[in-house]
Parts: sequence; C-alpha cells; structure tokens
Amino acid sequence: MNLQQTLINWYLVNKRDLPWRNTTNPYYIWLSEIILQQTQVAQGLPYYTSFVTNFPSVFDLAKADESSILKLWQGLGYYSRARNLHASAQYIVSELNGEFPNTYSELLKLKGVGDYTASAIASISFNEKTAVVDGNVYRFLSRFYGIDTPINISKGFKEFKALAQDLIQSVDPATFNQAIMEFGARQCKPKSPDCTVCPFNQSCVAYAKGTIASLPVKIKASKVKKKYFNYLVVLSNDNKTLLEQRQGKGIWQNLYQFPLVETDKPANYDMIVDTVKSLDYVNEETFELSLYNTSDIVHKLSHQHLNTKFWILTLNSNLPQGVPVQKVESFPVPILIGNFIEDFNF
DNA sequence: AAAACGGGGGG
DNA sequence: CCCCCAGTTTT
Repeated sequence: MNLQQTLINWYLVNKRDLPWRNTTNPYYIWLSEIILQQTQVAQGLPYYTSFVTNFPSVFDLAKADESSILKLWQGLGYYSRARNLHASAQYIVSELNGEFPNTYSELLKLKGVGDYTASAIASISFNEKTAVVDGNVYRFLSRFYGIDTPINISKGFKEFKALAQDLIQSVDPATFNQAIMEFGARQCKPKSPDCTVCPFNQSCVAYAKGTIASLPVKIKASKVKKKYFNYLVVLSNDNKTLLEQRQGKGIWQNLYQFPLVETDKPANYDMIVDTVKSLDYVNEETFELSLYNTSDIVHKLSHQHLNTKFWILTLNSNLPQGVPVQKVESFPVPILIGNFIEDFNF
C-alpha cells in the first residue's frame, strides 16, 4: 500500500470528532483554520464554538464591532488574527457580495490567509488539489524521508511543499490533507512518539537511522528580550479607573490596558512617583502610590519577557474621563491585564 | 531572510 | 527550562 493510502486508512480509523469536521462550509472552515494557527486543538475548541454561536455567518462577523471580536478572542493570542478576520469578513461582504472565495488564489487575497490556510480551505471546502504544509506535515515528511533541510527557511518550505504537492495528486485532497495533519498531531508527535505502533515503522528513514528526535531541523530563534512594564491602576474618588487602548504596531494592538510606564530597568518607587506627579489628572498633594505585587510578574511571550509591576494610584479627586470600575471587565485585554483584574477584584 | 506577533501545555 | 502548536505579515 502506498504512503497516501496508509495515511488515509489510519485517519479514517483514528480521526478525532471535531466540530469543523462535520461541515465543508468555507466560512466555518476558515474560522477554524484561523483559530488553529499556532494553536493547539484543545485550546482553540471553545473559541471556535463561541465564534460560530456569536457570528453564525460572515455577515454577522462583518457587522460586529472590532472590540467585541477582540473580546471573544481574549486569551487566544496573536490578536492580529482577530483583526484580520474582521477585515476579511467585511471584504467578503462588501466586495464579493458575501460569496466566499473558492480557489487557492482567491483565498490567498484574504488578510491573515497565507499558503497553509488557503490550501486548507481550498482542499477541504472545494476539493482543490493543493497540499497543506504545517508543523505536522513538516514533521512527518522530514522523518519519513529523512530530510534535514531546516523547515524555517524558504528553501525548506519549497522542498516540503513540492513533496506534499506531489503526494496529493493521486488522492482525494480534503481527506489526504486532514489525514497527514492528524497523523502528525497524534502519531508522529514532536516528543517521544510511539513508533512501535506506527504503520510506517518498516519504511520510515528516521526510525531506521534513529534520528526521530532530531527531526525536523529548525534554525533556532533569536534570544528573548527583557522588558520592564509598570502599570498605573488609578482609583478615583468617584470609583473610576483609567484604561487606554494600545495603538501603533507592537503587541496587543487595539487591546486595552492601564496607563503604562515602561522603564529600561526594574523601577523603584521614586522613579514611578516622578512620572505620576507629572500626570495632568494627578494633584501633587493628595495622591497615594503603592506597589501591588512585591515581586515582578513575569509574562512570558515567544520573543520577550515582560517583568511587570502594578502600582495602585489612589486619587482624592474625580476622574471624568475614567472608566467605572464595574465596566473594566467588558474591555478586551491581554491575559497579563486580565489576570490582574481578576485578582484585584476592584 | 529574519523578526515580530500570544499564550498554553508537555516533558 | 525549552520546545511545540492546523502560520502570517512586516521589515
């Protein structure tokens, strides 16, 4: 039996029953694929359910407020996915009359849809023979064929894409793409896969050579940077606080947070008090400033560690531009802020 | 080609 | 502590 048919047979027996596997509606496939980018199934599942419930059609998603979409996305990370989802929904409704793009090339024009996602939707919803290359596909193919080309350089992508594209020619693309990914996720796992029960244990190059653990090869990422965040949690006389929406390019774009003072080294009371005194809504005589968390909260992201202090700033005045503390929970916030809000309990 | 972009879970 | 995850966009 050939490789493709072995994968498909394995899949038909071992596939998980997931909600997006009971439809080929491109809108639902798209939602699931965006949610699952760089995200494990277990983590993405509740978000998929929530999005399908709140936005049953692309029209519902298009007409929603960005903040309400970000709120539902809260905690999933890579928030550009949510912003791109919204922009693409509006594009489909206003430019395409609500008709979902139905080819790889047209799908690729959607914001947030790259080679992988365009291939996934085109194959699953429209039976187009275009191969997906995701982390699972890299892992299985690199091990089965013993390929040590690094997967995170363009040469590696081209090599694996061509290989997968060749394999998909003779089979049903929707089933094959899902089979190879599911096989990579469940059998050909990153860490200690059980090769004794693998249907390829007589034909896998890496298993024969004992190189399973070292494949696929990846060029290692640059070092993590440390940053020092100080959040000012303002408490006013009229029971309000201050939230700002993050602007610009960096992380958490368009999400909300308390006023942020970033320092280039761990801050102390004197450094923060100087900043506080210069704020236009602070009366120099009557505020109180205290550190909430004795030791830094370290929020770890892929490329940076945010060493964070929350400072409680109590004012003896009102805050007309503030947010009533009861409404704080309705804003989309990064997990770092969300955890604080939950702990502080206003 | 390399860096930026989140957060959770596993070993 | 390090690696991985149904990757894409920007620089």
